[in-house]
Amino acid sequence: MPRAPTTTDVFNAIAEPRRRQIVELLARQGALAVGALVITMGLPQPVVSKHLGVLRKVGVVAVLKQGKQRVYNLEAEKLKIVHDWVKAFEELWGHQLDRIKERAERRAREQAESPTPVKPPKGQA
Amino acid sequence: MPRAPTTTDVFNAIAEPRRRQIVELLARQGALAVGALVITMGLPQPVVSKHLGVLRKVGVVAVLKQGKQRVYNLEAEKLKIVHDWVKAFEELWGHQLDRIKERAERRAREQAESPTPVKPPKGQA
DNA sequence: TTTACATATTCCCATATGGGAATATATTTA
DNA sequence: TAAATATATTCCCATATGGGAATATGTAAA
Repeated sequence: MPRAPTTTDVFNAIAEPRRRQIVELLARQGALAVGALVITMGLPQPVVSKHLGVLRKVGVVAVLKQGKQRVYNLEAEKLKIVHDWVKAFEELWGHQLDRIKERAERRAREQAESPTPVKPPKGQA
Repeated sequence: MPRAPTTTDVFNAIAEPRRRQIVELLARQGALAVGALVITMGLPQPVVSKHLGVLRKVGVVAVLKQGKQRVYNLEAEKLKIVHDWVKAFEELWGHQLDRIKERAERRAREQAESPTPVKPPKGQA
């Protein structure tokens, strides 16, 4: 199987700097028409539209027809997945001590529950 | 300009499901040798090594030579950027009411300050 | 040094991108 | 209906991917 289609996943959608910028703009300025984004970003309209398309497909933005304009607004909840995912590692860059402690606890817990599916590297654990 | 090299950016690094899985595994199980990851993930070794390569290049993981093994461990701080970025939108998926209110205020404010670079849709604002 | 093991690298391929240019598709307005 | 305006879509291209297969590299054991 070749590469996984990137346009299916929120993580991929926000992997593109321009798309992240769009998200930022919509978050800060509220709903915006394509034209506004085009001006602000200084990119050719088709390019902007295409990025919007990706974000739309993933659900990070939603469109609203308003006359001949298409007003896009952010669907922030869709970003929650990313937030939650990264947040899970928050502790790991927090206080060194807490971190070590938590890790130990967690490891112990899991060790107890299910014998890790991985053969631990023989020699030195 | 064609596509931007994906392997240069943390956002891109974690855009790949397998790579996210690696991060999860390292976070949960602590440092792991390539072999362990290979077994756990059920992927051919070269594939795993390549993903590790990407994560390494971006700094999300670090290697440690241990005999003939290469033990990888997570450099969680590198994920902080992502965390911070998404966290900025946290309020937007919080309380519905607050959100709407905030947005409205914000919009009003900006509308007043600078007449949006976009010609506002004449008819129904 | 030869052999075995662990991992990285290289080459190849099908596909997916991002952007440019041109064009199609609404939707108003004249 | 014929402009004009705002956006989306299509085609093309150079490049970047992810994975498969084979091979190189490094390191320990015989």
